[in-house]
Amino acid sequence: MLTGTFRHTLDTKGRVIVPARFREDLGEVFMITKGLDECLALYSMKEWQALEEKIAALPMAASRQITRFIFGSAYPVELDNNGRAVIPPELRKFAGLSKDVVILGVSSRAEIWDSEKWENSEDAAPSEQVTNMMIELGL
Amino acid sequence: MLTGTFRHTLDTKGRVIVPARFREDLGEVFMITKGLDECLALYSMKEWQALEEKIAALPMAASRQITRFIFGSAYPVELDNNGRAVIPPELRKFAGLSKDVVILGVSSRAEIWDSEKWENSEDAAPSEQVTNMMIELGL
DNA sequence: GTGTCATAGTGGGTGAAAGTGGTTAATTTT
DNA sequence: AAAATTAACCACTTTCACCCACTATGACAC
Repeated sequence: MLTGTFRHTLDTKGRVIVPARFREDLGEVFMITKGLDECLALYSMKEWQALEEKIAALPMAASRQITRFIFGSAYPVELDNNGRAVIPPELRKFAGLSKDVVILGVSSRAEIWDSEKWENSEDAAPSEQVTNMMIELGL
Repeated sequence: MLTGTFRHTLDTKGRVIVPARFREDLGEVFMITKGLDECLALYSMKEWQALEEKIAALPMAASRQITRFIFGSAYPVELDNNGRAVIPPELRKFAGLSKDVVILGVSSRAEIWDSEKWENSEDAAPSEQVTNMMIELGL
């Protein structure tokens, strides 16, 4: 279960620290891919395989676009001795990562955001919709 | 498992680099043929055989056109010492390859696109349909 | 509180591998 | 046999994976 928000920096070589408490869940090798809303999504291999199976079960017509997007944006990543992952240039560009990034745990996956994008996104603060939903759920 | 997007160039001799991380999956010799949407498809010999079997299992009426399309434009390709493949002129023309190309992994196969065609294709960015599908899949 | 240790995080150097362009050798074509 | 095309080879540049050293942070002992 991945939770929490962490602030780190992308160094000049495009590397970023994966928070220590994420490493156990994600494993030594994991998948990094484009997420919705211009962020990057990190999946453990186990989660990724579950995803693959779901995609394989889709009707053929829809799957051509989806498979191109999903597999074409996914990269296996291995951590170095210091627990850092290299973010492929293609993904760095997609998510607009420059220096400061925010890494957050989102249950089954982790997400990496450009710091500025995250602050300006409506997800950083609870929206009215979220507030209402939480009240309904009795939280 | 082939994943990721890579940008390379076709040199004056029609050669293109096969990304290092694809070589293990594709093998020393692999098949290249026409793909859907004016791209080229690369299959490892193992995947190619699976494809042959699938096609062979189709009813004759349906398979005649497919057979011509796929087998009629399939070429075995061998990598040179530097990991490059020569794209047969016929296929280069079909996919409209000039100089800049995009190579992407799509699970069991790889695809080669003319850079410009790829950018303009709706597959490069997630369409609304794809977005919805991804939400459904829990992405 | 303060010193010490362990772990987390940061930056950079280096050698191997990937990528690029071109030249020579071989083969085919006319 | 000469020309043209294609395959094999070679030299160079760039990039990246790996390693090492250092700093920051927090836990614990005293």
